[in-house]
Amino acid sequence: MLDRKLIRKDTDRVRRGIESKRVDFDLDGFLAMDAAMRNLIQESEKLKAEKNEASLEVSRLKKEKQDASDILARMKKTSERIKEVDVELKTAVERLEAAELSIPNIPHESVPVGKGPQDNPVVSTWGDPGTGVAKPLFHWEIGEKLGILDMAAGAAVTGRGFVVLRGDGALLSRALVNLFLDIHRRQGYEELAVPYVANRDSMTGTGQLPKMEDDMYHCVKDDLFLVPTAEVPITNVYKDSVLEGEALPIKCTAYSPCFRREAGSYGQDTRGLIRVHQFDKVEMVKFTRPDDSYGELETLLGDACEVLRILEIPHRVIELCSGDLSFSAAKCYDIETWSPGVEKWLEVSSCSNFEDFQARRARIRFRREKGGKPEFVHTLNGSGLALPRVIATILELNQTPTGKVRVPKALVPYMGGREYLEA
RNA sequence: GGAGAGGUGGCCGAGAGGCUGAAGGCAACCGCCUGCUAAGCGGUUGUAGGGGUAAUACUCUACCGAGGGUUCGAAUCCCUCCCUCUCCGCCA
Repeated sequence: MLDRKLIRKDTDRVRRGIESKRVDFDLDGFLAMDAAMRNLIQESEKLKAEKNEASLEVSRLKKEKQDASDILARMKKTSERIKEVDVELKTAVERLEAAELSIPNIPHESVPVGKGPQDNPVVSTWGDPGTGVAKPLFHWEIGEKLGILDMAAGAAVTGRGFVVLRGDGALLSRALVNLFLDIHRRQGYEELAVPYVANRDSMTGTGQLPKMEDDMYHCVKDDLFLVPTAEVPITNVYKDSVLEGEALPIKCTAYSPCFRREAGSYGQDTRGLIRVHQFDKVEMVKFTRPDDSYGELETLLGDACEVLRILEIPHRVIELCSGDLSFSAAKCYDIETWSPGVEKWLEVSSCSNFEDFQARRARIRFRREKGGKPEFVHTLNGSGLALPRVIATILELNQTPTGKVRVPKALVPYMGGREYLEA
């Protein structure tokens, strides 16, 4: 959510932001609604001031045992009028608030303007994306051969887009989660274990709602949503709070399964582990002072990249251009790993600064000093990392000519000392 | 799921239709006082929104878990919902 005052005063900047994100939003209509609402506020408050004054007068007259029926009769009318105006006002506020939730965050000035993924500049690359295998297999072929990936079972249990990992596959997944969490703990993040369903307010707080409702799994009876990322529960841990300035930055990490309906995605890039409806991920979230958030974004990105360096996985960092930036983000880096089988760069992490966009929605504030005015914090989050694509990359990258898969060194202790996955 | 008890400012806690944004206490801050510390005395201290201003000042409105209702007037009465605690049931 943006500051309404900013929208009023700096309309052009907001307009440019919306356009550069290629979002369709009627800003002029919004401003008209806003002006109309403020007129109603003024009318309502004027009437209420009148009522309050009369109320005192009535109270005084009654104490002096005088007749107040004139005022009472007049105020009955005023009260009715207040009700009418307030009904109008309530509708106006509701419409405005609903519209407000659909205004995207403004890209940071450093964000390159562009239309889509093809305009995302590469920021850096690490390692040599190559493999010793002449004809690399796809990860789903490797996985099925090793008996660690069972796509058919996933489809049987639930349906397309759900997978079952077996044996060492399940172990690999568990090992990765543990390794990731251990790394982030060392990097200074507090580990949390969080709920995997979240209520509507939380989903709105982090910006998934209202826009992405169709992409969520929804428990209708309780109006709860399966979390699409641990970002939702972690960020909302501090919903409605005022933090001490000295406590910032607050850094948290948590594992969670992530549930995404991916409504409307089909065909390309959906085979194997590339795009599934349920996947595991370790997430990092930071709550920072506004002045520090861009520095913190860089270290967050570094923290995520470190995981890949530890896993010896070649990767590159790209910066999302304005047109590819998500609804809530002001700036975002994606980290991609090269998978020689599918011959694609796979997004395994997204590190974003939301500035005060989420904080405003979720009402997360801090005081610079004791007794100071509460200000909105900046929130950031990044995957560290999403599992399925990391698994896909490990399988494809570390496959050997003999059909085995080498386990990255750092992961070996987490795999019961196993150095290779084999059939 | 059933039965009870609750939810009031940074915290504790009163208030049970009318000068109550809310007594009292604690805490914090600012003075004064005391040789230092402690004590004591006086004062200040919520959030959000509107108007206003260069910014203050000033001013209005709302807020006693949330939303409705009754009333000229609601923290106080009525309804619905949420949350916390205790007991029972159910599941692990």
